[in-house]
Amino acid sequence: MAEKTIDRPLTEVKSQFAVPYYEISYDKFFQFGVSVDCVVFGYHENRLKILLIKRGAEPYKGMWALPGDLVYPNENIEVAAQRILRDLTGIEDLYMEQTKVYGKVDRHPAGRVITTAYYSLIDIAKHDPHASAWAEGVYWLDLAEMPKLAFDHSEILKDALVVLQQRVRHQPVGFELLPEKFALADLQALYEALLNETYDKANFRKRILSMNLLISLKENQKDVPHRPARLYKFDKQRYDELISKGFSFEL
Amino acid sequence: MAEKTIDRPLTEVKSQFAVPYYEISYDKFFQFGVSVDCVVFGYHENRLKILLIKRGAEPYKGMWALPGDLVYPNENIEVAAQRILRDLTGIEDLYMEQTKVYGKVDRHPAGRVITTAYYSLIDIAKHDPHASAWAEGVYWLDLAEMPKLAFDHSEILKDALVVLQQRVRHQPVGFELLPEKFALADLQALYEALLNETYDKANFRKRILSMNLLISLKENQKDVPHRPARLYKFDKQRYDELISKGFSFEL
DNA sequence: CCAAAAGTGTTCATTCTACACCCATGG
DNA sequence: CCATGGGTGTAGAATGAACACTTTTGG
Repeated sequence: MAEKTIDRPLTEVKSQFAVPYYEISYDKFFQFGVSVDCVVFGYHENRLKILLIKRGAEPYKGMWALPGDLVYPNENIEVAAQRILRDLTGIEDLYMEQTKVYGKVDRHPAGRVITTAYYSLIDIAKHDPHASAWAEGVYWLDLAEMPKLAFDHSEILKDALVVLQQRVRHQPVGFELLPEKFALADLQALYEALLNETYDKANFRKRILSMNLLISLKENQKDVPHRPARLYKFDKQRYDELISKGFSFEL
Repeated sequence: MAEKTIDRPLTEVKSQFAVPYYEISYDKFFQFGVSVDCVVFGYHENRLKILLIKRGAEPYKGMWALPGDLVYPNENIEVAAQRILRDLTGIEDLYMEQTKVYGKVDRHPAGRVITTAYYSLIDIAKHDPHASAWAEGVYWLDLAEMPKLAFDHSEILKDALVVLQQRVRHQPVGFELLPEKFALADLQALYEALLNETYDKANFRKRILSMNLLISLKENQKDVPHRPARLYKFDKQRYDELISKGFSFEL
């Protein structure tokens, strides 16, 4: 397997729409494996983390890799993505979205494997990897200190980060990374970490609050050695409402 | 083929990272077909057009469909995408970008086929479908009068339009749809068609010109029954320069 | 009372929007 | 000289950036 990449197929077969479907054998086309790789972002103590596994098998044994697996022939891709993360973390129904497909001919030593990358955001505090539901060999690594990864996973991770940064500016997905109740300073720190920026405190809160997407709880931080901050939660319902009216979230 | 979608695989096989690779047979996983479907946008007389083919074979014989084809086992996906459009239009090196993967278990009657959608933008005026290089059965259809398409192509088209609208706001890809030389009013009409908006003429030109991404040619429109407009062309070199300095195109 | 971070108000500059007006060409 | 769209200027509103200031808590 894994022949060289070519610019034209070596075999000459008529294309899908020029020839009746069932007249010629398509067996030679049905040789692909399909996999899913998950880029799971977490956020803890003002740092972005990625969920990685230490490979216990060849190829790339001992190297860090994104969690991923082959898709079953009778399994939908999104279902596979959810399955992989459920098996790893015990969490059902994670927020997940596609980023890109990777299909280079020689990207996988075991054969021709097309992989779909998904990214996911989870609140580390709520989902402790030391809990019993978690699989062994799963770790949070700091994004800033990322080692080289197995397969083309370094590239996948890099692309996913770009997609995340893009999305987080235009959709309020960042809230997935925070606990349900959070202070505005937490939100600001998160955005600063995600986008490598710094914002003026006063202006940041004016901007966020003016969107009316946060519900001010009647509850404050506790046990902090300074004035405790008011806690907020994200108003999903109002967001959906605004979206349907053509509102567009920005930064 | 095309069994029902399930939430858990019926067969029990150990996952990729828990078991050494070559110890168990992965044959059953390597049964997928991979295809590419292309959403080609064109622009003519203030209307957005889509390149479609009329299917001459089962399934969905006689229906409109996106141009697409199966990927060869030794062919890279982007290469396949370029090949499909080259065979259809005779054009080499089209601007193309991935939008999404579609992999529902039952999306294709011939078996399990994962498809990657690409979108592409081409200048209709420059690439006449009546030219001899073009394949038969290929037509431009008005986006506003789109019929129901074969397979899940209606969904693919809808998603691609959203991606295009997203991209066109943040990257100057729209220029791919225009002739090399164009008037500012053409550009404005294009953006209005793409985004379903209207802009103030004066403000639109101020915004665009202030980016310094257009080169004013020493050439005007001809044969128009009114004052001829100045022609411009897109300054790709300057765009790359600005991008590398952290500039970000908006609207 | 001090340190530390929460939270608010004001000013000034910049950008955006609406709209009025002039210009060049063909008929 | 008129119709048609090309092209420009300006005033007022809205937004955004910078920064100083007040408040509340723990120690």
